[in-house]
Order: sequence, then C-alpha cells, then structure tokens
Amino acid sequence: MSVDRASHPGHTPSEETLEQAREMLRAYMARKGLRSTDQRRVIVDTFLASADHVSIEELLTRVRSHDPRVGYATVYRTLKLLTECGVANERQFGDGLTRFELADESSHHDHLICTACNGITEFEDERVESIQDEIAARYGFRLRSHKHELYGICQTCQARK
Amino acid sequence: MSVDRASHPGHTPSEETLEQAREMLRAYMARKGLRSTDQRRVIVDTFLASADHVSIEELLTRVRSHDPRVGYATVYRTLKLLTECGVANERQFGDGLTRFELADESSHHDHLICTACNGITEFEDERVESIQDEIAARYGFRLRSHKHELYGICQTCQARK
DNA sequence: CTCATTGCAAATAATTTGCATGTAA
DNA sequence: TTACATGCAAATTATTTGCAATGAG
Repeated sequence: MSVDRASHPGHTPSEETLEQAREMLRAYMARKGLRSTDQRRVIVDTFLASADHVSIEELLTRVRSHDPRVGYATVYRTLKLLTECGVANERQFGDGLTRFELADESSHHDHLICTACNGITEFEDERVESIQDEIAARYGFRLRSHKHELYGICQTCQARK
Repeated sequence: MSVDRASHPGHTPSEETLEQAREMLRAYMARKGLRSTDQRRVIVDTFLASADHVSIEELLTRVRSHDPRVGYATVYRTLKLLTECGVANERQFGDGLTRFELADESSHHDHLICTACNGITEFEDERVESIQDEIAARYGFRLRSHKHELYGICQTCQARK
C-alpha cells in the first residue's frame, strides 16, 4: 500500500491549516463542554502529524509510542470527535479499514485506487472542484466534504500481469 | 451539458443493459466452471430488478418473498460473484451498510448524500466523466469504476433546522 | 459420480458500549 | 465537587467461513 505524493510536493499541511484545525476543535469542545485531556492531546497531535489515509490501527500504534497506556476505544472516540467538529473526514477505500484525513486536505485532492495492489495515488483537478460546487448549488446542498475515487489497475500491476 | 437524472426517479436499466449484464455473468461462470442454481437465479433476478443502492438486507428480504429458504450467506456469496464478474459495484455511503449497484448504472451517475437525513440524490455530469478518463490516462490507470460522492446538508434539512 | 453450492452456525473483524475508576475544571 | 473521560472487556454489527448435506452437470 503506497501513497504517491510525488506529484504534489509541499503537500504537508501549512502551520495555518493546522492552527485552523485546532481552533475548530477548541471551539467545538468549548461549545459542548468537553474537556482537554492528555490522551486527546496526544491523539490529536499524532493525527495532525500523520500522512493522509491513516487507519485507527496505525494511529494507535503511533500514539502508543508516546503514551503506551492509551486505549483503542479512546482513539475511536477521539477520531469521532474530530470528525464531528469538521477537522477530519472518514473514508472507506474498500479494504475494510476506515481511514481518516484532515478535512482541509481532503478538499484539495482525490484518489486513484488500484484494486490489484490496494495502492493509493493522489490526484488533483480544479475543474472537478468547481463542477462540484455548481452541482451542490443546483440541488440546494450545503457542501461539507466530498469523495472522488477512481478504481482500476495501476500501471505497475498492468505490467506485472 | 449535464443531465439531471434525479428528476427521473423512475429510471430503470434498459433491456439491452440487463442482457449485457446477464451475458457477462454467464461468460464468467462458464470460464470458472460455476453452476447455475435456483438460488443464484433468484438472487440475480432480484438484484437486476432492484433500484440502485440495495443493501444485502433489503435484497435478502425481497429474495425470500420468492423463496423463503435462501440463506443470507448465499446472498453475500452471490453478490460477491456479481462484483467479481463486473456486473455489480460495491459502495459504502458511511452508514455502515454495504450497498450494490448495477455496474453500468454506476458509471452513469453519482451521488449527493445528506449527512443529516442520509438521503441519497443522484446526479450526472458528463464533464466529470471525461475528466476522469483524462486523469486515469495521465497516471496510466486502466479504469474500472469510480465513486464520486458529495456530502452535505440537503435543502430540506437546512430548512428544518 | 464429482465437485460446486447451500444453509446453518460458529468464527472473524471492526467498532461501540457499559461501567467502575480516574481526573479536568 | 461534579460531571466528563478513560481503559478494559463484553457486546454489537456486518461479513466470512467450516462443514455436512444437497444437487447440477
């Protein structure tokens, strides 16, 4: 399972993006009367420092390298929190695992998925972005996120056959 | 020009489309030495007669109204077969259920999903279709299927709030 | 006859939840 | 002090699988 980011160098979220994400979370927690704990801080920091498409499994491993006593239920609960407040988006690519992305990032790229090797390649196309806004407007939808995934066989797997 | 299919909810696949699907299945089964059984016939017929986005649950209910002794494992196995031979596509809209669509149909429309009421609206836009082909070509992908989903709040739910 | 297929129940796998204990505020 | 949060294990949910019996070719 490989992620091709070569086509979009400098793809790491900017400090500004991260600060915006933290602010959304802070506001949501304040509004709901939620508390800031060591676990939430570690999980959020780890998530924000991770590449896209992290699974709960991967995240838990990385979180435990900082604090081994974090339970997996807490990771699930915190990622659900991040999703609710709009910082993260859930994705299912068909391999049975739920993955998470920074919401801001997922609005800037989409995915090509190889059904042979499960490899994920990112792509970006502004034309599609604007068409999406147009379609949402046509139906009176307030757009929150989107998924655009192309499934097929990648060049490498075609050659290997 | 884009075609709004959501305003044609009574849409059904043409006889030709259905015949093509049956032929793909027949060819696949012949090639793999698979057998035609009562259960498979009922399940396939029911699937082809169903609206898009059927879940296993819904399908099983409809199948059992024809033949009450069909087991749910058989429905799973048959839908997997339909997916393998290219007749059906699996989809996950985030409500925890896997849904299935006729592959031909899913290449002609995409989805707007309301995260408040879980309502699914279909849309179609030819521009996106051709951009997808272009992107796949750019990465050397042999395209098999795609998912394009816009998540947000529908007009009705916005008003209700 | 042979071997694919089926139904059932048990097994998996991912995620959620109940609850006693811990801890921000 | 007062809820919210956590860890753990048990519960849930969707899907898969083992296996003996059945049935297609």
